Amino acid sequence: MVKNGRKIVLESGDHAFMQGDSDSKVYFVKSGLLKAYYIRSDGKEHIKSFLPEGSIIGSMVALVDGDPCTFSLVASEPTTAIALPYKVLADVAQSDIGLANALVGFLGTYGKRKEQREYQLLSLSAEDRFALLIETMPDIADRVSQADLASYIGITPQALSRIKRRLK
Amino acid sequence: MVKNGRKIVLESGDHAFMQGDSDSKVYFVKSGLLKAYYIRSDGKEHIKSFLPEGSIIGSMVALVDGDPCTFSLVASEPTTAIALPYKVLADVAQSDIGLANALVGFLGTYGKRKEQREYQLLSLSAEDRFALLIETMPDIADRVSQADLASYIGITPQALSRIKRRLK
DNA sequence: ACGACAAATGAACCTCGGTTAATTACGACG
DNA sequence: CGTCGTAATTAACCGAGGTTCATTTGTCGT
Repeated sequence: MVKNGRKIVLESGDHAFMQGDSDSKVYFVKSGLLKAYYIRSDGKEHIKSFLPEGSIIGSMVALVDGDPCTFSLVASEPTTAIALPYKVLADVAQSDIGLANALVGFLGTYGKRKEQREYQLLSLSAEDRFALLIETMPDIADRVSQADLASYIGITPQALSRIKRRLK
Repeated sequence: MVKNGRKIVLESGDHAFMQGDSDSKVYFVKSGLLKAYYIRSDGKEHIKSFLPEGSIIGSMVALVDGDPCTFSLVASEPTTAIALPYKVLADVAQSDIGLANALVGFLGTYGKRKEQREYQLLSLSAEDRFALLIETMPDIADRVSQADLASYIGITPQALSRIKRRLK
């Protein structure tokens, strides 16, 4: 199935798609690192997730309703990925029960991830969220800037600097 | 399909399932109001979502991995709902392509909701989140306690009281 | 090796929400 | 009608993180 997808090669800074695009796809990250982020109305940027090799990513609203994407996807390192239009997936799933169930697995995993993130944002301090990120993605601190780390955690780079100092 | 489910009648305070249960189900709320919440390790309670008539709810992790539920579901008003074991859903979906695609729709909607909540938690102040809640569920303030409202927003009842005063 | 620009740190000040505790409002019920 | 229990409000104090701006540390490109 994945072999029907198109191979994508991105340099650092290249976008897979932009917030507002409607031709969104599912991306299977083969190597490198993608960053999913959105721009708020006040112009500030927020990082939704880091997507290292092995990740699968796509915009929910695009899959469910065909709405334009709510976030952008950009390469943070030279990256290769397989891109598969949602429409193809959904159409084929209408007749392919194996794929339909694979989709269920994908969506379930996605929901699970977001459920965990919701918990983190509601219950954990910025310091705890930072510790958790380092624990689950030990190499991430060396692969992205402090500003990106802070943005993912939901604080400013200055606050992250303070936290690092607190942890000595 | 839903007609295969079992009808559930709950009084205020009755639980549909508890955090840690493994026999979780999907619930279709027919009337009344359910509250999804979890208990943190420090004993504090956090409200994940309010589920008025028409809502569908279930635990992601239970569906995907068969793991125990990560949250509890309790009636906040006398409530009737249809309960459908996940296992039944998942099993039938293996051979029923229509159901499999319905599941895709359900999970997609769920993911979309969580995506929006993530955005709210990352980008909005407590005051904005309160305003948004009132906007999307105008009657909720009259149906649940101030403490529950505050818990959903992610603040203390005192802070919510302050916010209400600020809004005059 | 040098300068240039971005990234990271640091400091000073402010705001929001948490904590604790006291006070008030509003039941249900004898 | 008064009382007990719960919910909601208010106040005083504190700490985490935001904002702004200055300073240091990198890291490149030539």
